[in-house]
Amino acid sequence: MQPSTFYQDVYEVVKLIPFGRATSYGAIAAYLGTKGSSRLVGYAMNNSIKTETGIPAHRVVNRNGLLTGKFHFGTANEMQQRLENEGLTIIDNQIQNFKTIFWDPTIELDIS
DNA sequence: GAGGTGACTGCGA
DNA sequence: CTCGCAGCCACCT
Repeated sequence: MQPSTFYQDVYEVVKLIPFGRATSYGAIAAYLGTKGSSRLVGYAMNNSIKTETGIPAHRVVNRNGLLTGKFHFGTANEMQQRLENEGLTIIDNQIQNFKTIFWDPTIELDIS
Protein backbone atom coordinates (compact mmCIF):
# COMPACT_ATOMS: atom_id res chain seq x y z
CA MET A 1 0.00 0.00 0.00
CA GLN A 2 1.06 3.60 -0.23
CA PRO A 3 1.62 5.12 3.19
CA SER A 4 0.71 8.75 2.85
CA THR A 5 2.71 9.71 5.87
CA PHE A 6 4.70 7.98 8.54
CA TYR A 7 2.26 9.39 11.06
CA GLN A 8 -0.66 7.53 9.52
CA ASP A 9 1.06 4.20 10.05
CA VAL A 10 1.88 5.05 13.63
CA TYR A 11 -1.71 6.02 14.30
CA GLU A 12 -2.96 2.73 12.93
CA VAL A 13 -0.72 0.73 15.25
CA VAL A 14 -1.44 2.83 18.32
CA LYS A 15 -5.15 2.47 17.72
CA LEU A 16 -4.69 -1.30 17.80
CA ILE A 17 -3.27 -1.21 21.32
CA PRO A 18 -5.78 -3.12 23.50
CA PHE A 19 -7.26 -1.71 26.67
CA GLY A 20 -5.06 -1.94 29.74
CA ARG A 21 -1.93 -2.44 27.67
CA ALA A 22 0.98 -0.24 26.66
CA THR A 23 3.84 -0.35 24.19
CA SER A 24 7.04 1.49 23.45
CA TYR A 25 8.00 3.88 20.68
CA GLY A 26 10.76 1.58 19.58
CA ALA A 27 8.37 -1.37 19.31
CA ILE A 28 6.05 0.59 17.05
CA ALA A 29 8.93 1.92 15.01
CA ALA A 30 10.32 -1.58 14.67
CA TYR A 31 6.93 -2.90 13.55
CA LEU A 32 6.76 -0.20 10.89
CA GLY A 33 10.25 -1.17 9.85
CA THR A 34 11.66 2.17 10.89
CA LYS A 35 13.09 1.19 14.25
CA GLY A 36 15.84 3.73 13.66
CA SER A 37 13.16 6.40 13.67
CA SER A 38 11.93 5.75 17.18
CA ARG A 39 11.84 9.51 17.65
CA LEU A 40 9.47 9.93 14.77
CA VAL A 41 6.93 7.76 16.59
CA GLY A 42 6.90 10.17 19.50
CA TYR A 43 6.80 13.00 17.02
CA ALA A 44 3.73 11.46 15.44
CA MET A 45 2.09 11.14 18.83
CA ASN A 46 2.66 14.79 19.49
CA ASN A 47 1.00 15.62 16.22
CA SER A 48 -1.83 13.17 16.89
CA ILE A 49 -2.81 15.01 20.05
CA LYS A 50 -2.62 18.39 18.40
CA THR A 51 -4.75 17.18 15.51
CA GLU A 52 -7.39 15.47 17.64
CA THR A 53 -6.70 12.16 15.94
CA GLY A 54 -8.15 10.40 18.98
CA ILE A 55 -5.05 8.25 19.33
CA PRO A 56 -4.57 6.70 22.80
CA ALA A 57 -1.09 8.14 23.05
CA HIS A 58 -1.12 7.49 26.78
CA ARG A 59 -0.65 3.81 25.96
CA VAL A 60 2.66 4.60 24.33
CA VAL A 61 5.66 5.07 26.58
CA ASN A 62 9.40 4.76 26.29
CA ARG A 63 11.42 1.55 26.58
CA ASN A 64 11.52 1.84 30.38
CA GLY A 65 7.76 2.23 30.72
CA LEU A 66 8.37 5.81 31.73
CA LEU A 67 5.74 8.42 30.84
CA THR A 68 8.21 10.60 29.04
CA GLY A 69 5.57 12.47 27.11
CA LYS A 70 3.05 13.11 29.88
CA PHE A 71 3.87 16.80 29.74
CA HIS A 72 2.75 16.95 26.14
CA PHE A 73 -0.82 16.18 27.12
CA GLY A 74 -3.24 18.88 28.02
CA THR A 75 -2.40 18.39 31.66
CA ALA A 76 0.67 16.74 33.18
CA ASN A 77 -1.38 14.15 35.07
CA GLU A 78 -3.80 13.30 32.31
CA MET A 79 -1.58 10.61 30.82
CA GLN A 80 -1.00 8.97 34.19
CA GLN A 81 -4.67 9.41 35.07
CA ARG A 82 -5.76 7.57 31.93
CA LEU A 83 -3.31 4.74 32.45
CA GLU A 84 -4.48 4.26 36.03
CA ASN A 85 -8.01 4.32 34.71
CA GLU A 86 -7.09 1.31 32.60
CA GLY A 87 -6.01 -0.58 35.69
CA LEU A 88 -2.34 0.21 35.43
CA THR A 89 -0.16 1.33 38.30
CA ILE A 90 2.00 4.38 37.81
CA ILE A 91 4.70 5.33 40.26
CA ASP A 92 7.09 8.20 39.71
CA ASN A 93 5.85 8.54 36.12
CA GLN A 94 6.78 4.93 35.53
CA ILE A 95 4.45 2.04 34.74
CA GLN A 96 4.71 -0.77 37.25
CA ASN A 97 4.80 -4.29 35.86
CA PHE A 98 5.34 -2.70 32.50
CA LYS A 99 6.90 -5.89 31.29
CA THR A 100 3.60 -7.64 32.01
CA ILE A 101 1.35 -5.14 30.28
CA PHE A 102 3.78 -4.52 27.46
CA TRP A 103 2.10 -4.98 24.10
CA ASP A 104 4.52 -5.73 21.32
CA PRO A 105 2.96 -5.22 17.84
CA THR A 106 5.70 -7.29 16.24
CA ILE A 107 4.44 -10.21 18.33
CA GLU A 108 0.75 -9.52 18.90
CA LEU A 109 0.09 -8.39 15.34
CA ASP A 110 2.76 -10.68 13.99
CA ILE A 111 4.12 -9.67 10.62
CA SER A 112 3.36 -13.16 9.28
C1' DG B 1 16.50 23.91 -0.79
C1' DA B 2 18.70 23.85 3.80
C1' DG B 3 18.76 23.75 8.77
C1' DG B 4 16.87 22.48 13.22
C1' DT B 5 14.05 19.59 16.14
C1' DG B 6 12.58 15.56 18.86
C1' DA B 7 7.11 11.78 23.63
C1' DC B 8 13.89 7.33 21.67
C1' DT B 9 17.52 3.83 22.08
C1' DG B 10 21.88 1.73 22.96
C1' DC B 11 26.57 1.89 24.38
C1' DG B 12 30.37 3.78 27.05
C1' DA B 13 32.66 5.95 31.14
C1' DC C 1 24.44 2.02 39.55
C1' DT C 2 24.01 6.74 37.43
C1' DC C 3 25.24 10.14 33.93
C1' DG C 4 26.58 11.42 29.26
C1' DC C 5 27.20 11.05 24.22
C1' DA C 6 26.19 9.74 19.46
C1' DG C 7 23.11 7.83 15.93
C1' DC C 8 18.86 7.87 13.71
C1' DC C 9 15.18 9.64 10.21
C1' DA C 10 10.89 12.03 8.97
C1' DC C 11 8.52 16.41 9.82
C1' DC C 12 8.45 21.57 10.43
C1' DT C 13 10.02 26.43 9.75
